[in-house]
Order: sequence, then C-alpha cells, then structure tokens
Amino acid sequence: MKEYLINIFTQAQDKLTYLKDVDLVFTVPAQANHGDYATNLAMILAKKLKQKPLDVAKEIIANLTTDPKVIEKIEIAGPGFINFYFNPSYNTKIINEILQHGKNFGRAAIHTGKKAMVEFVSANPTGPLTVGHGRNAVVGDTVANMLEWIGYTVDREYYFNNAGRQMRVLGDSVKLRYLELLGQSAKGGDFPEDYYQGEYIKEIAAALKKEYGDKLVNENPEGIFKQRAEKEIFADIIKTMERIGIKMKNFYNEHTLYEDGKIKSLLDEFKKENLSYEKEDAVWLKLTELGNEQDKVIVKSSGEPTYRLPDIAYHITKYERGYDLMIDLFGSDHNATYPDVLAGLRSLGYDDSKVKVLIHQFVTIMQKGEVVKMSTRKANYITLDELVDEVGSDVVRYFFNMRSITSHLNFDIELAKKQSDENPVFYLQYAHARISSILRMTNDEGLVTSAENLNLLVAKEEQNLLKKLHEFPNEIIYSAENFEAHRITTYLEELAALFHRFYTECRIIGSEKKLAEARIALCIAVQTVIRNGLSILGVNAPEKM
RNA sequence: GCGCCCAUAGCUCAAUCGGAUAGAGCAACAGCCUUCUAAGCUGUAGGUUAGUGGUUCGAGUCCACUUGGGCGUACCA
Repeated sequence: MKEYLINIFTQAQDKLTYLKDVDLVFTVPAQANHGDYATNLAMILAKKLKQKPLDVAKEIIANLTTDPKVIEKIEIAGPGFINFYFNPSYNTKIINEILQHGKNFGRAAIHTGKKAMVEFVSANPTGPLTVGHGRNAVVGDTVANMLEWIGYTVDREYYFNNAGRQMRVLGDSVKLRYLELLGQSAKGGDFPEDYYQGEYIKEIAAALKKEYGDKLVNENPEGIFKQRAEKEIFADIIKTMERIGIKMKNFYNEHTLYEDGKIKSLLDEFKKENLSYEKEDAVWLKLTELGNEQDKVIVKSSGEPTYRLPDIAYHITKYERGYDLMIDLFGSDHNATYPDVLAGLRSLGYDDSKVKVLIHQFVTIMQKGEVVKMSTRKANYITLDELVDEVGSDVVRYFFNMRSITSHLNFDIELAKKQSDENPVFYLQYAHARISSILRMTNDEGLVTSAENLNLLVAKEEQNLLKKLHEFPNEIIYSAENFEAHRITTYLEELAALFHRFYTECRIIGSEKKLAEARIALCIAVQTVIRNGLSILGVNAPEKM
C-alpha cells in the first residue's frame, strides 16, 4: 500500500517538481475515518511554497494518476492532510505475498552484501550474568536479528579482558577460599570485603581442592586459581546465553591485542601523528584538539595502558575485518567512555559514522518493594539464570525487548513471577497457537486453504487485519534501521488483538465454503507474520498452549 | 558544579523526521462460553503528558529555565 503511494507520488514529481524537495512520508492515521494512509506533505510544502495548504493538496491530487482498483477515494481533511482509502480487494493481495514468501516474509534486501558486527554482553568473566546483563544480551541479540532481516550478514562478538585488576582479585578470592577449605584461612580469618563474595567462588575452590588436595597452597593466585575461575565462569556464561538463544560468533580477548603488537603499533602511530604527548610519566591523547572536553591518559605512569588504548585498537580490528556497520551496546555506565574511543578512531582517519553506539538504561531491580543495588563483587545480584528458571526464556526475551532502550525499567521480581501468566508474550503466543488449532480443526473438516476468493474478505475485522499485515515489512525496516525492537512487540500486540477480534466475529467452520477457505488463507498469513515477528525477537511460537 | 539519559492513566510502558480526539497491558468495575483454545472478546472508569515560559497553522515530541530521578565526571573497565 505504502509502496503504491510512493510510486504514484514519484511519478507525479515530473509534473510537480517541488515534490522532489520533500521526503515522501505516509502514515497510518490513528482515526479509522481518516483513511488507510495519510500524508501531511501539503502542509509541509505550503510553508515552502508560500501557498495555502488546501490549495497545495488540491494541486497534488489533481496530478496523481491512480488506479480505481487500488485506491477508492482520496480526501483532503483537517488543516491539509491528504487521506487515501484503498480498495478492499486490493488489500487482500498481501495474503498471496505472505503465502509466497512464508518464513521470509518481511525480510528486506536493502543492505545485502554488507557486513555488520554487533558487540554485546562483553562482561568480564568475574561472575555469572545478572539480570542487568540480561537486558544487554537480549537487546544485542535482537538488534543482530533485525539487521539480518534487512540484509546484513551479522557477526555477534563478545569482547572481554582477562588481565585486569578485577581478574587479579578474582584469582585472590578463589585462592583464599581454597585455603579456607584446607583450614588455612588467612591471618585474621575474615574474607576481605573487596574480594568476590559469591558462592560460585567457593564452588570453584572446592573443585580445585577435590582435584588437587593441598598441592596448590604455594601456587600463585594468578595461576591455576584465576585460570580455573575464568574457565568455569565463562562456561557458565555461555550456558546462560544459550538458554535464551544467544550464540556468539566470536569471543575476542583483549589480551591478544598485546600479543600481536597492535597496542604498541597504535601507540607508535599516535606518537608519529603527533596526537599524543608525555606528561608526568604518562602518555596522553590530545582529545581536546579532536573536539572533546579534556585530554585523557592512554598509558599510565606505571607503563600500563588504560582501557582507551586497547579499545581503540580493538575497534581498528573491526575496520580491518571489513565491517560496514559496527554496533557497540553498553549500559549507561559507559556513556562517558565511547566519545574518547570514537575521537581516537577519527583522528587516525577511520570513518566513525560506521560505529553506532547504543546505550541502554539500567534495569532497576525491585525486591520486596525495595531497590536492590546489584554488585557482582558483593554477590548482591539476581542472576539471569535464576530469572530464566522463574519465568522462562520467552518471557525474559519479550520483557527486555518490549521497552525502548532509553527507558529506565523497573523489574519487580515478585510481580514478574506473579504476572507471568498475564505477560503480553502469552497473548501473542496464544494467537499463534489458536491459529494452529483452527488449522487442525478445519483440516479435519475437509476444508483447505484457498487464495482464490480472497475478495470475499470484506468484513471490518478482516480488512483491519489485512491492512495491519501490509505494515509488517515497513515495521521491520523501521525497527531495524533505528535499532528499536520494541516497535516490533507493539506491532505484534496490535496484530494479535485484531486477530482475536476477527476470531470472535468471523467463524470459519460453518461459513460458506469459499469464504471459509479464504479465511483459512488469512489465518495462515497472520500466523506467518506472528511467527516471523517472534523469531526476530527470539521468542518461540507454540503450536499448542 | 559539569556531561549524558529520563519524567505520559493507580502500576509497567507506547505514541512513525512536530500532525487530526495521547494509546496498550496489568489492576478496578459491568457483561459474553451446548458451536474453530475464555491465556479470548465487548463495554465502563481512569490524563493539566512533572512545572513555568517560548518557538508555529499545529508541541507529549523542539528551545530555555525550575523540580525530581538514573548513570557518569579516574593514571578502574
């Protein structure tokens, strides 16, 4: 429908050249009596042309060539909106299209041939993934799915650092627990407050004791203790991600940037290009010259680089690996770090518009009416695993996808458990399962699907469904280009609501055969779109509930 | 102090480059199952879009200020 409008307006550009100066935007009006699609072009152009909106609208309409089999009526309304009413039988053509493309209906080839990388989760292996990481994980994976749907070849990557201070403390923590188990707890006896407090540390220590007895008492904490902890924790993280359907293409260890000399050569390049200088034994990057607020240290006086240097080096590898689009997904606690990295890249001539940084707001966990401050080190957290145990993968994925990433979201654990039956995801899944059930029943009745008499679908409930189905491909493109998965959940909820209304009003079994078979085709089309939409979100579409 | 994000119905959230009467779900109230799944449908109620001012044909959306919250503001990541 939208394509048709864009088409006729593009044709009209030959006669009305001013139509070339504006974006051809058509929207679905909130009010049904404002037509199927509307545009405010006349009002936008009125200002530029210094004419009355109504006159501009009249002139536009006079120059449009429309097929009455497609568009029934065009009206000017309100202050200058142009409203389009489509022919009901034209609306049914979407069914043929959906049946033809099936599970690929809604895919767009607009970025075919381009490579994208989505870097997400990227939590250092110091403990299990928490509910907070869950938002990042789900959003990142869904963004990757959406990009695939508009043609990108997408790699999912997890960037981590197993060499920093956090990891040293991790090794220390495991060793101390190990010594405790052997009755050799450190002087004073208390487990230090700034060590990792979680139970998983004890479990790793216990496994080491079982395997090696007391042979490790003189081992360096950074040796087997740290290594074993990293291995176990990573295995755990991977398992958790698998439970919600996430599979990384690659895990990129920051350390490899040191091993293959990328850090050093980057440092040399900054120096050679006169982009860095030394002050107080540290190396500083001239960020003020690049338009940022202040210069920042890239190598500490201890000789150790800050995170900025490896981060820039890491992004350079992304360019070297040929990505056309690089998504970085961070929590809002990182909102101060990425401008430095982007500026660094820009200074070396990399096109930083290829890097898209998405910042999501934090998840506030409410438990028993109180805000829980999450901290991996203090072991004050609810793990993503626990959440999946409680409500299941579908609810978790849907919940994190249904909100705009800019919103701070409150997650009330008790409420989530209690209301899991009322979660909108079940509303969608129910619509899907209901259609499966209809198809089983109608099959038993000897009814088959038929796209031959679709023009019988003239009931209000049927037409509303058809118009909604038309919107799906555009919704996917819009959601993907703007990285907004919540648009898809909103769309699917509206589609499911229209289906449930159709179900209540329009019977299949018992209707005249031609009509019944056309309705079956409509059901299959709706089911296909729900299934495709849910698959982008990573949510299952059950046959039965 | 400064920077980024945010404030919409009792609760959780939508609202397509600024568009027509601000919408859903949950919670509340009143109805609908001898017929394809009632995890559903229909209806009622619920709003000064935090506040004040501005920009214009038109503002939840843009600008300024105020109030309240989140996250930053490291030679941590």
